[in-house]
Amino acid sequence: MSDATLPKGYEPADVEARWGKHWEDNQTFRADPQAVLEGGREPYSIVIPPPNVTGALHMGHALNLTLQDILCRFMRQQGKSVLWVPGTDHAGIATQNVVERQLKKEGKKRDDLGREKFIERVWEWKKEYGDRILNQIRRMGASVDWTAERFTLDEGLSKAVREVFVRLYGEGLIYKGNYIVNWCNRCHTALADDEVEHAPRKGKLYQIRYPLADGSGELVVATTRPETMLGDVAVAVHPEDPRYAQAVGKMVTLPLVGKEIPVIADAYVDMEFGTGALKITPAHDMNDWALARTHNLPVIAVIDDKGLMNENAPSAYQGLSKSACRDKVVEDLTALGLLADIAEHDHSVGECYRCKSVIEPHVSEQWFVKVAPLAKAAREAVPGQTRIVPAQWEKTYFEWLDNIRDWCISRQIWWGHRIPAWTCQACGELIVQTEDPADLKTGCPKCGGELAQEDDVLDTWFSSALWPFSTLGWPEDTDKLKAFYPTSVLVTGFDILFFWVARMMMMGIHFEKQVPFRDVYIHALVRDEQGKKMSKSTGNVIDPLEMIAKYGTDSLRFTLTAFAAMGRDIKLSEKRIEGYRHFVNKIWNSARFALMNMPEDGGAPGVSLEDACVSAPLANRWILHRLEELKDEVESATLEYRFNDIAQSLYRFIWNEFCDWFVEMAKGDLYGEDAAARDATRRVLLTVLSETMVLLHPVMPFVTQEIWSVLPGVADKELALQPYPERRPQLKSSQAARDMAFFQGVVGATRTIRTELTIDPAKKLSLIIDTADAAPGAQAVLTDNVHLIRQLARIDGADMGPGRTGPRASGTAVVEGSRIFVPLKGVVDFGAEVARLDKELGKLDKQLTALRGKLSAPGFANNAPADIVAAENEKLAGLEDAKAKLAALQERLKSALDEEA
RNA sequence: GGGCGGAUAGCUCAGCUGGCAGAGCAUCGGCCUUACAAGCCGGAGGUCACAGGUUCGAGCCCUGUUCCGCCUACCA
Repeated sequence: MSDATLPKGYEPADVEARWGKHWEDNQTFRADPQAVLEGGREPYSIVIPPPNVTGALHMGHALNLTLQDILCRFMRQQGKSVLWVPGTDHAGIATQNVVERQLKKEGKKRDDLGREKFIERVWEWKKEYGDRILNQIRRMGASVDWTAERFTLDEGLSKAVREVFVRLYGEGLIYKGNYIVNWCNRCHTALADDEVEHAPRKGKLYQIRYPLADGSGELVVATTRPETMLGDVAVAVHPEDPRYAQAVGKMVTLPLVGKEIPVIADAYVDMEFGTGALKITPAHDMNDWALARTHNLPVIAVIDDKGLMNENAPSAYQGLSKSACRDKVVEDLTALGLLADIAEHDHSVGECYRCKSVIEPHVSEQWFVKVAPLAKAAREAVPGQTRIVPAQWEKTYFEWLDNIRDWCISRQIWWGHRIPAWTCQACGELIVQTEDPADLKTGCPKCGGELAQEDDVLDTWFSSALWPFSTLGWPEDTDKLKAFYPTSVLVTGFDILFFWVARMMMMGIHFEKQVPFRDVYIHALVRDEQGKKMSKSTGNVIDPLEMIAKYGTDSLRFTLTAFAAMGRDIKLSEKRIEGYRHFVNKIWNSARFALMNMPEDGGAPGVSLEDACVSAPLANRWILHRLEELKDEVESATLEYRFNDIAQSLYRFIWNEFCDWFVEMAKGDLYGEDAAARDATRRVLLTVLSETMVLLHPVMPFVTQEIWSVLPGVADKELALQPYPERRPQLKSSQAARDMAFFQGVVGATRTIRTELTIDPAKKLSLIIDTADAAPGAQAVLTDNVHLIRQLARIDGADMGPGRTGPRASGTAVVEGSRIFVPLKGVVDFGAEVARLDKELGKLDKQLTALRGKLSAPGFANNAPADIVAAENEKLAGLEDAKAKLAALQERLKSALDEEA
């Protein structure tokens, strides 16, 4: 048995380090597929949303991990076989950027190293820094199975990626083509639609004159990007626009370029906007691209993939950057008198979600996934096979899937899964296969010629989309996959509902014929105190690691849990975390108290709970009753993802009930001479504390484990593997609840009188209670617990029974029909009591007025359910009784005052 | 433009299927009462955004309005 005392203050750093290591060394959370496949145990599995290897733990991760951990630890208690898969994602663009920056410091570029050397270099970086975020996950206390850890670029997952690519290609769901895509000049790669973020920017709207070639006038077009005019191929107007009806079909002369381009009509054009004439630049605008296709217009790119004007621009502009070219174009147009207007114009501009530079639509050869068929299945699976919680997100999910466009999956970078496609240098044959031809030592199957692999790699999200089954060993049919797929729930923020969740749904359904998860729980975003998104540039980031260092992991976890109400963002401030550290301290000290009051020999109390419950005192009956209710509350709240309710129920129970009332009431028995009573109360104290530790453990794993490990009579020190506390329905007692409420009312009323009349706390008062009108059993509650009333209300003498009356000069109150008297003569100037009673009477009046109004309202008695009517009438009677008694007591007091005067 | 969410105590937020408006923090008053001053006891503080409607009864359901967030979209 370990030393059954605890240090005075809780030291989170030491405790967390110790138990964290213990869990990992002992592989406490290692999942066992055989327990499911052969043992018949129910599986429960979660795959972690893999953070970027380049990432550092932020509050969003902290919340995400906390909620998943609560679920996993709770499900273990429920007897499930739990697998929580940790891992990271290779974050193609982000990681490549990091290493490129590193190279830059050495004065090198990636091209200086070449593809192979560069990738080696990234792996080196990954080896050195890639574990950072994983170690931070450890500090959160996450009960993941570290033996199951995966990385999107590791061998198994790479195999899965190739398998998926090849199969989709074979099914015609992946194709290659020349299309306009979102292009980031800085990252030098294509991006998917949803990797482009739109941000409002202040810009200008330029109006440019395009003279009609026949000299019959001009069209004025409006544009925010004048430099693109060099690539214009047409001007479009609305077919029903009378202003331009005669111009349709004519040619205009493109200024600065000098060539003639047609005026076309298309209903896409908004007559209201600008001049109603739209210049068409198919190579540099998504919409223009679409128009050009319907009208069979040529595509002329004038900007290259680095953002510089290319050889298709007039020589005067070639080689200029976009912005330099814009300046020159504006200057030249002005000189020619062709610039009709410049106006301020706010519009939204696409930015790269990784580097925030402006996205340039760019025509290039790319690979795409044809998503429509996949999206259809993903849509139909909700809510039948996969439930989105809270359900309000279903709409967002549907909306996106309904409007989805083909997914550009090729990226012009090096770090990632290289596309498994080879082109024959001799005959141009395209080969897509899982095996590397080089490994197979084969050439072109058609002509035997030399094969060259695609340079591009796949979008990181392509591999992330496979995460729920690739991490379980797919495409092999592993035991893990059999036991744990589909996963039980995916816990994530709504910000990657599209990027990731929808795509996992598509891939999971397509390749495993089953949805990847039963539930998707969408949690809040963590924001700062003002409700702003935390970001490094704003400087409003609260660093979870710093908070852990200062307040401990449990405080942080509890705070996040307490604020994780469904469907609402969390506004977090350091003060809240600090506040909940007080709660951790409270728990710690209540455990210290309990341990100080256990048998001296370090063993458990010598009485069973069953025996302790025989003729148990009020405090014991009541707290055991409440403990049973708590088990129900915590269980249902967890099963329904009501995380804030878990926190609230536990907080209230531990602090306001267990500590404030039970412990105080137990002291009498614990310190008393009656050995039987002492042992019984010790047993109850230990039972409640230890079961509470189990209930609290999923939220606060460290402090509960530390306390658990020193509790007397605990055979298994591994709290994480304890079953959920057994139910003892026979201990539920509404009578105990009622008795306790009465007891608390009496103590509370007495305390209020004392404090309100500013009576010295050290001054002992006497107490007289008239129980003539009390509920059955109330007298016994008082008689049996008079010693506790003395102690808690700081009372000296007590006289309680039907018909008792105190002196007129008493502080008075009415509790559930019983009259309370606190004699004040010689204690305090009791004039203040008259005023206090006025206030109390006022409160009663207010309630009475409202209640009488309700009861007398026409139709209430007839229409309301009988039990409600009865309850309301009973309430009215109680209030009327209290008011009458209190008013009479006040009169007595006044007469006493008059006599004195 | 479309969609979603929010408005409840000074602050941050709970309030499940309609039935006495709650908590934490802050605040005020009093306490070093032998687990805890990171604590204990007590008090004060609300026209539940606004206007209608349904109902015996609305913070909750319905309609409209205002003000805030957020997501999404191809008005150049």
